[in-house]
Formats: sequence, C-alpha cells, structure tokens
Amino acid sequence: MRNLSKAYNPKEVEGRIYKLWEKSGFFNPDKLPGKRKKTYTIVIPPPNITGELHMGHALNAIIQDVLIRWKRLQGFKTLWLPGTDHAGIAAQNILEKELKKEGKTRFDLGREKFIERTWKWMERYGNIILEQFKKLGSSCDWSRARFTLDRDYSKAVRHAFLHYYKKGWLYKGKRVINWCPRCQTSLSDLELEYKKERGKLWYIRYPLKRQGAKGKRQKYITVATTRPETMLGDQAIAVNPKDKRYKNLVGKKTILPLTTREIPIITDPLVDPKFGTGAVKVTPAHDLKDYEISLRHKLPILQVINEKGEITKEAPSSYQGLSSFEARQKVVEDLKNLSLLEKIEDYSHQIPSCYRCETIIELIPSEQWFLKMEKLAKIAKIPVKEGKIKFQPKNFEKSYLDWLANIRDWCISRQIWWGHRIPLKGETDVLDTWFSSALWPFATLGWPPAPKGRAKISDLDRFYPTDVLSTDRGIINLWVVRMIFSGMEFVKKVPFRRVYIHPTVLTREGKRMSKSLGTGVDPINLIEKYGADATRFGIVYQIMGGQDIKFIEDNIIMGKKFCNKIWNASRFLLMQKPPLIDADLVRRSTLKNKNLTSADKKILKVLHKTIKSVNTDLDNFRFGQAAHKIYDFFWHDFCDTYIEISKKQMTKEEKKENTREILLYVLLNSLKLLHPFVPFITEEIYQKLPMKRKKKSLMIEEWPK
RNA sequence: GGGCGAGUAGCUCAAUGGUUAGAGUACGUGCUUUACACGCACGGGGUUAUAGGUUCGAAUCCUAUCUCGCCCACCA
Repeated sequence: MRNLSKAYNPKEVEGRIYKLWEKSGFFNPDKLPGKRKKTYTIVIPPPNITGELHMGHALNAIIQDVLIRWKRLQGFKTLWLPGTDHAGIAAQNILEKELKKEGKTRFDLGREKFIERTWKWMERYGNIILEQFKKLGSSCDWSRARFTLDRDYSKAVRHAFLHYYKKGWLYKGKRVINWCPRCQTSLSDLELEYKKERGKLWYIRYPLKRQGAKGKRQKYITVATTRPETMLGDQAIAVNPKDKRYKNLVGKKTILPLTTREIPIITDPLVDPKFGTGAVKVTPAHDLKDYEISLRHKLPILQVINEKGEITKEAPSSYQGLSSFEARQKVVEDLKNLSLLEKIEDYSHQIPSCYRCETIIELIPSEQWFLKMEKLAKIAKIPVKEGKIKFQPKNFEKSYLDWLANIRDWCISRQIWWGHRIPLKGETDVLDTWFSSALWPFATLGWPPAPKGRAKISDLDRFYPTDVLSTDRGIINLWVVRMIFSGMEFVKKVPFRRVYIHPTVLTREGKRMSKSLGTGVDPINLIEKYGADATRFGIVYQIMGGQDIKFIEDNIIMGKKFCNKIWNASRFLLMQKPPLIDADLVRRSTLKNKNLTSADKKILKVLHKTIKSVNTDLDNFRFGQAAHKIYDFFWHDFCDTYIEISKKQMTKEEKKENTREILLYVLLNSLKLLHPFVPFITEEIYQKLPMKRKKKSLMIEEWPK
C-alpha cells in the first residue's frame, strides 16, 4: 500500500476515485454522516442539453465544486443540485439541421413526430455534458438531477403561468416584436445579438402633393434610411416639432414613391433633427420607434414584410414575394430610375440578429403573449437594494438595477415546438425557455409544494433559499433578474443570498473563445493531457481579482507539477520507517505539549495562518488568492523548508517521533486544505495514509481550525 | 451614444499609500543532495501605457490622453 509510483498518474486514479465517491453516497446531503445542522446549497446553472463542455462551464463547475467541497468539509449539509435546460430554440435548431440533411423541415414531420424525435435525440445526447462535469470531479447530487421538461418541472411552469394569468399580469396582443425569419419565432429583446454592419444610408426624395399654388415651391422632402424596402409600408414622415426647416411642410402630404398612397408630414419629439435630414420615414409595422410614433398619431399599420421575411400583398405587386433583401435592391433601383434617390452614404451600425442562429431579425406585428414587467421589476429591485442578495463583484448590482429601471414587457410566447406549451385552451405556442429557467432555484427543489400536512419537511423547506449562484455576467438580465423576481413572487424569499459573477475565460490574445472561430480550448482535452486536478488547479489559480482570464496552458502545467509535488511529498512521508503512526492521536493539542524545535513550531504556525486566510479568501470568492496561498505553503514552507529539516531531525533519536507526527499532521491538514481544489489526488493519498479510524473519504473529514 | 473594467518582467498574473515592485512560466548557469529532473540551488530580465497633479512618500489617489475588452441603448 505504501509504495507509490514515482510520478502521479491521474489516469490511473481519477475514474476509480470518482466511483468511490459515488458509491459512498456523500454527494447526497441526506447520506452525509454527523449532525450537520446547517445546509449549504448551490443549484447549478443548468447547461443546455445541446451543449458541450467549454471553458466557461469548466470554470464554473470548478468554482462551485470548490465551494461545495469546502463547506462539506466544514460540516455543512451540502447540496449541489445538477440538471439541464431543454434550450428550446437551440435544441430545435439542431433537430431542424438534422432534418435538413434528410431534405425535410419540421413542418413535413408535424408537431408530434418532431417532438418525439427531439426526445429521442435528448435521451442520446442530452446528458453528455453532465458526464463531462463528472470528469472534472464535480460532487453534484446526481440523484436530484433535474431537467426543465420533467413532469414535475412542467407542472411548476404551468403553475407559474396560471399564477400570473390570474393576477392579470399576462396579456395577449398584437405588437411589433422581434422575429427570426429562420427560426420562425418571436424573440424577446434579450435574445438579440447585435452585429456590426457596414451598411448604407439612402437619401430618398418623397414628392410633395401639389396644392395648386404657383411659383417656386419645394417639390419634395428628403428622408434618410438604412432600410429602403420598408418604405412600402410607410405611413407618415415625421420631423421634430422644434425643427424650423420643416415648419411650413408640417401638415402637408407627400406621395409615397413606388406607390400611389398619400402620407402626411407630422411632428414627433422622438425625431432627432441632427440625424440625416432631420426628416424620418415612419413605418409602424417594422420599426419600434415608428410603432410608438404611430400610436401617438393613430396611424394605420401596414405590414409589408411577413414571417418568412418576404414582401406581402400589401405592397405593390412587383415587390410581392421578394425577400426583404431582394426588395431592398429593387426599391433602390426603381428609385434611381425615378430620380428620387438623392445620395447614398456609407453607414456602419449595429443590427440585431437571432442569438441562436445569427439570422438578421425582422420587426413585424404579431399576436403574442406578454408578461407585464412593471411590478416584477420593482420586486426584483428590493432584495438587491436591501442587501439581501449581494453581488460579487459588487459593481454588477448597478447594471442590474439600471437595466430594471427601463424595462419593457416580456414577450414570453415562442412559435417553436420544443418547450412548455402555453397552458390555456386553444393556445398552440410554447413559452420562452427563460420563462422556465426563471423558476430553476425552487422548481428543482419541489415547488409548488404538496398540500399542507401531506409531506414531511421538503427539500424546498430545507435547502431554499440557496446560498450562492455562480454564473456568467452575460446572463444577468436574461436569467438572474428573472430568478430573483420569480423567487420573490412565488416563494416569497430570495432564490440565493449571493451572486458570484465569475470571470470570462478568454484566449491568450484576450478574445472570446469561440468554437466556430476555432479559438476555444476544450477542457476535456486538458483533463486527458494533464489530469482533472491539474486542470482545476491551473484554472482556479488564475481567478484573481480581475474579471477576465486570459487562458494559458502554462498554468495547467504548473498545476500538473504541483500535483506531482503533492504526490512526492506524500510518498516521502509514507516511506519513513517505522511507517505506522496512529494519526488519530495526532492532534494539535497533543503536539503543543511536546518538546518542539523551532522548525516544528514554525511550520505549525504557518499552517494555521494559511488555513485562516484560505477561509477568508473563499468566503470572499477569492479563489486564486486561496490557491496561491496553499501552493506557497505546501511547496515552500512544507516541502522546501520543513521536509528538508525533518530529514535531519529524524536522524536524532529523541526527535524522530515528534517529527514524524508533525509531518503527518501537516500533510493531513494540507490534504484537507487542498481537497476542494485537487480532489482526486488528495483522496487517493488520503486512502493510503496509515491512520486508525480513518473516514471513508477525505470528503467527510473535518476541516482544520 | 451611455456605463464598467483592464494596461506592471518575453508570456500569464500578484503587490489593498510605506524596505531594493514579487510569483509561475520561458530563458541562462550549476547540481543523480536519504520524496520529486514534473526536481533542487543560483542568475539575468522593470522609466509600473503616456502626460500632468496631490503627498514626507504613488504601480496604488486625482485629472487628461491613448490602447484593449465587456455590458447596456428603438438615431431611422
């Protein structure tokens, strides 16, 4: 047992140790030994079933596992609840791509068959990502794993919808909304991604209607637009009421080029006189600002672009059926021929695209369900303002509150098939995926609760509110906000006390890691190459104060070397003869009463200083600092200094026993300190330590004080 | 357009107004020292982005500028 190989071999260890942990049951809070009165809960941000583990997932899994293992060692009843998200649009897209290879669309299959097929796909691929979490050493309670389309979860979603419905916070109506012509669904404002486009600004002359007067009169008014094709749906031209240049034109009519329609020139404060010519075409059906203007002026809404992104029958016949892009070209060409195109300027701006398929979105009028946000936004602000939910880093609280300050109603219906159906008769749409993920922290714990008197103490009673939510800053508004108001509204308690916004892992050059650009680093490859512990330590080591991590493999190499150091220091200890020391007797208190050398005293002192400061660091999410301190302590104080001195001390008979005890004491406590960061190797060594009454696993040892 | 963050050794990062600005890595020179060459002992390498200012004292605080990154935004 005591013979360890010269170099640490993670491949030989990791699979075996993970099985040992799973078999122990200690991932499950109900199976943890001891009293453990206090709970500590983290609910995982559920990865999409379509996802593969990327560096962001890995980083967050490591962070959560460090916290959970640390608290478990500290004697908490720890629950790290895992699960996956059905990822409505993203999953549907994957299935549609599969179908496309067979030359089919989802409509060829029909709703029922399509969903059936998605479930089959889900059974096969949906849990891959959770298996990858296991490779990292994640100590999740897999027996409590949840999926957002589980039966119970679906019940929770229906319950939530009906709750809002009864409260009158849900309404259905025709509004101008974001529409993805490829996914064939509405999207909320948060589901857009803005892309830079080097486009054009077209200056178009709208002829003024003759009013019989003679003399030299202005013959037209010029507007600037980035989307000339939408002019087919124009209902007015608007200028700023304070704009003197157009004073004499207000109230007059122009003839909409390419059509025979007459449209008025109106004033509206939304128009910026400094942009373009100061006159703007108003297309209520295909622009949000124009829609708003149209409500004020009671303008009709003429939809000239349909759900497929094609020109409708409302437009002149020569444009009907063209894609909006084709229509743009034709409109420009026709205007040119009519000498109504004054000039064209280069203009680069940001255009919205679908966050799932990158198709440029259209704004179209559509009948959708909306959730009123006024009250919910207020509810969401309270716990953050009152400090009941604390963000780390704190500055994210500001952007959280700012965003809530001017929020619009949430369009929650989607015209896809994979998801939760709207629970009302005659409704065929499904709910926004984020509507269901908003319930995640409590729906996973058994909300809505069973009728009173039925159940004993439920998971919801025991583990809610959760302690920490660790997540990416990119989904603060998309997800965190919505969990907070949902938790407050449905459970009347905050869903989590602290929100840790973890750093973003960037490439060495400081660019975003992206699979499509080939700039991503696959954490599974790192585990293969260096081992899970090395990967974990190397990544944690880089989580310092700043918000971003520029990933370099050097740090993983450092992690690997460090693991080897831990391994060999342990090997040295185990090689000492006589080998069997009753480690159970090794207590700090007993050590105090012995004749200790100054080296002995020093290493004990530094060890306890390190423990204290690691606790403080972890309490404050200073993962990198904690890792650095443990590293320095173990390598320099313990190995370089104390182990070297111990070799001399052990040659002296009177110091031999003390020294051995201290070596083991320091090693054992180091293993505990190291365990949250490098769980596999520390467990493996622990299992080999010559101790009486040893625990089944290092996981349930006592954290040193 | 608004907000936030960063810029320190070749690279990735520390240093929370106070000795000579430190680690890892890379580089150079020695070492088969009773665990570890994935190691040990040394060494070179810095105008702390730039320009001002506050202070006995500034990488750190203030102002401006430059560069990079992120979030938010219905200038058509």
